[in-house]
Amino acid sequence: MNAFRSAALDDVDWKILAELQRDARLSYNELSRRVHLSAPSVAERVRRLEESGVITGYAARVDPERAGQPLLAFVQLRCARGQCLLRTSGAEDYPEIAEIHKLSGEYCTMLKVRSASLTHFEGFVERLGEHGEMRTHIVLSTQYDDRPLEPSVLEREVTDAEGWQRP
Amino acid sequence: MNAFRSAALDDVDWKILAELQRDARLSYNELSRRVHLSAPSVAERVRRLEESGVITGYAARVDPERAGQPLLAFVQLRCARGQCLLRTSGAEDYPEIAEIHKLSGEYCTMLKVRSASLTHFEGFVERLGEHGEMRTHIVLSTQYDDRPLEPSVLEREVTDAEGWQRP
DNA sequence: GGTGAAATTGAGATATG
DNA sequence: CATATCTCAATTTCACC
Repeated sequence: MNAFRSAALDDVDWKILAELQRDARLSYNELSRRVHLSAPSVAERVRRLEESGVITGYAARVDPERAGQPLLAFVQLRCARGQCLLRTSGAEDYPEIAEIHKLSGEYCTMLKVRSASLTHFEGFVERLGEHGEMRTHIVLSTQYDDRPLEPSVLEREVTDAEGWQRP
Repeated sequence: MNAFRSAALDDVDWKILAELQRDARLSYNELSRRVHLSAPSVAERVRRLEESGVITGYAARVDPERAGQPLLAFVQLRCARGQCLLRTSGAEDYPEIAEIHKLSGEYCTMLKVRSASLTHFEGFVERLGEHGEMRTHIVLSTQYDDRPLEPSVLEREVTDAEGWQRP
């Protein structure tokens, strides 16, 4: 897997990622201006980021509230003795489920769920309840959702250090 | 707020949203083919979706693993007597935090956190630990992350019913 | 909401420094 | 990797049905 990542991301790559995470429709011209590189160079870097799987695609962001699904909740599932039930019945039966994660710990599954109202959510919980014990947390408000990925602290220290050596 | 949403989304709108959530860079030509409408009509609908805030933007999707942050965890914070501490110190100090939600219940905050390794995560938890009691859930694997938003079950029933009346 | 045409814009390639 | 230029293609946008 690491053979695929020819090299770690440098600061220009991260700048490109930051820009494209904010606006996926930037032209190579505009991008090149913002990262202070030529258009062909940026295009080449973006191509590499796509091919190496760092950039997995480009998606429109939809506001769940404006789209009629203002209710957000986290649901922890405690699956009966090892049989995680969302493995049997696919998530396709539950369009309300936005995310599914397997956890360490007693409650083995974490779901992020969106629905149109408390009434809908109640129905969802009832349907899902057949799968095992659960614990629900209803979200009151959201400060950040899907914040753009940034270089980790360690990476920034490294590139900063490189920056000091260069000039 | 509802005055802004001139009307609810119909099935063509949802089809457009589905396509653009899968590929934000579709041209109006290609989009018009997929939703069986003319290009100017699609462009007009997209413009309305953008103006009404249903579409909030277009973003590149970045694979956190390939970008060097394979570790994902949920952290529940129990803030000391009503003072939610992420209100005082901004989330900018914690670039690892991908999401912040206020919850009902004892643990008043749910964080989604990405970091480079367990070592980094340990450091993050120590830094955050000053803010209050917490409960961490480390993610072992992820089946779905940020699944595209779909019309709610109720909406689909309604539009299906409309579909029956039309022919 | 559909059609068609004109004008703008951007992508891709190539050659060179 | 930067610059320059060229060509080709594609999309946007407008006016009109």
